[in-house]
Amino acid sequence: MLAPMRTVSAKQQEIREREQTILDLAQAMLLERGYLGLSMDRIAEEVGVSKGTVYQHFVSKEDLLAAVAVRSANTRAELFERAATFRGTTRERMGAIGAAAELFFTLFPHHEQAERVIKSSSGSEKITPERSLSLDTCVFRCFGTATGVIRDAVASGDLALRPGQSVEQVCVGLWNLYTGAFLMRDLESHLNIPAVTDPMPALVANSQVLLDGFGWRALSTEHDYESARLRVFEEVFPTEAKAAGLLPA
Amino acid sequence: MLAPMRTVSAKQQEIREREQTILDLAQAMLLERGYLGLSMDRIAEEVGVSKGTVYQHFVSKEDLLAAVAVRSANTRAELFERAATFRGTTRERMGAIGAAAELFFTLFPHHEQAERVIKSSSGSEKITPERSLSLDTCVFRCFGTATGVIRDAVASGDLALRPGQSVEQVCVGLWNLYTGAFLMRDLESHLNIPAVTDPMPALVANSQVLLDGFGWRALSTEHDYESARLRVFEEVFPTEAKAAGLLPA
DNA sequence: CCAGATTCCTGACGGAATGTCAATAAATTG
DNA sequence: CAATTTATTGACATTCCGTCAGGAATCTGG
Repeated sequence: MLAPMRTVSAKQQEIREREQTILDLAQAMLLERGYLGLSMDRIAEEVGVSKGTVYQHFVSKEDLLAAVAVRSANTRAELFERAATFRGTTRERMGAIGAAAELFFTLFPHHEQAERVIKSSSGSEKITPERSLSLDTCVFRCFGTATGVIRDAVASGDLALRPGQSVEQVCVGLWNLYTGAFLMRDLESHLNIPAVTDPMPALVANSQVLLDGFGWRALSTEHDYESARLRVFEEVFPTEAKAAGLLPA
Repeated sequence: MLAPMRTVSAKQQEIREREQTILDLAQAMLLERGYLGLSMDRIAEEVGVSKGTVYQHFVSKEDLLAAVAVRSANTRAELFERAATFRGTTRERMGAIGAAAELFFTLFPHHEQAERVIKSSSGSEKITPERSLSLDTCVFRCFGTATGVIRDAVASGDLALRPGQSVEQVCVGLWNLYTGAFLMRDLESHLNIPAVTDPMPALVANSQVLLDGFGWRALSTEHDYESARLRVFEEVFPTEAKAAGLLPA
């Protein structure tokens, strides 16, 4: 009874572990050599299996990339959800989500590139539908947690939206600010402009400016959000922040 | 004397025109079928020349893509520079640059994708250095015009930067907001969230909110920037705005 | 108008990568 | 332990990028 069960698990676990190994490798190759440098043959070789076996895990190169993206996207959603539990004012909780986004983009620099390749048209149709759905679900979860905090702010009176403004607009504004900044980091960091070469400080500052523009209390002129940000790293993401170099080890 | 000259020009002009034809085709194929769907063989076939001839214009597929991007990037810089000449307050002129960005992203939806592919590492080294430089120069020109307007605002007192803030930070903030929004349009527009499906209204609103956050006078609560935006389309970009569907034909 | 020089064009070819599949090996089950 | 199901292999078809030797077209000086 036990022996065959164990044997079953043994094989199945070997397969599951190999899948993670492949994902790790693909992630590293993507980051190092880009989409074109990611070769299915090389992955098979380095993992020590034949190409056919790799294709039993993932139906195409794009599908493998999507699987890499799904793994990090899940982590992002978890980071966001943990951030939203930060005990503080609504605006501090929003800042915590910003800190989570910072962490994510620092710890998983490959993710943006993976997502860009996947969604670049004519790649999507070669991806398992479930994986495609998983990716969307992760984004939904992130949007959901963020809009939840924004809704709390509206309910508590910290944030008074003007006519025509919506929680979605606030959420999309922050989202765009962040993704834009990390796109810049990936594409234009060689330009010799201080705020471009190192976009993180400007990003943190600009997100505060945006929230000030919405009139989300307490305004950044009335409160020290920089120390709140550090507290988030210390209290909610101690290990992650150290791994990202945002806190001293 | 005249005949040979004319023949020379005839040949050279044919070559120049062919280059534009190739660029047009590559641009269309990129937009329609994505990077993978852009095939050098198909381009050669559709233009009616051999592949070797295409490779005499562009040293690689990435180089061709870069040439496509250079052409649109130049147009963007010109749009920005024209926008900066708008007669109005400093903040209206900044809004004019935003309107130019809107136009650009509407009229050249391929550009972002081209730039993303090019800059995705391991592609850059297969591009002619001059073309690479041209691309950077265009971005510099855009940053330069934008920061120029911001500097004017500081000089005139419309914008009072707080300690630690810089004109570059303001510029990068707007830049990120816009590129983030257009990245979202390209990657996530299928998500069923209103502000995501149609990101333009939220983008225009959020850029005003950001400038309000910086305290750039006159604040959007004190002035009708929506009609200023329409005036920019009418007075500075009449033909372009009609082509983009942002003004009635 | 012509011959020699130069520039331009061609398409077959090498090389590399993706994805398939029939044959083979391993694992599971009764 | 035999039968069946599942997993693995690696050669193969296909596609695409980029090259290059040979040939066509164009230019130039007389």
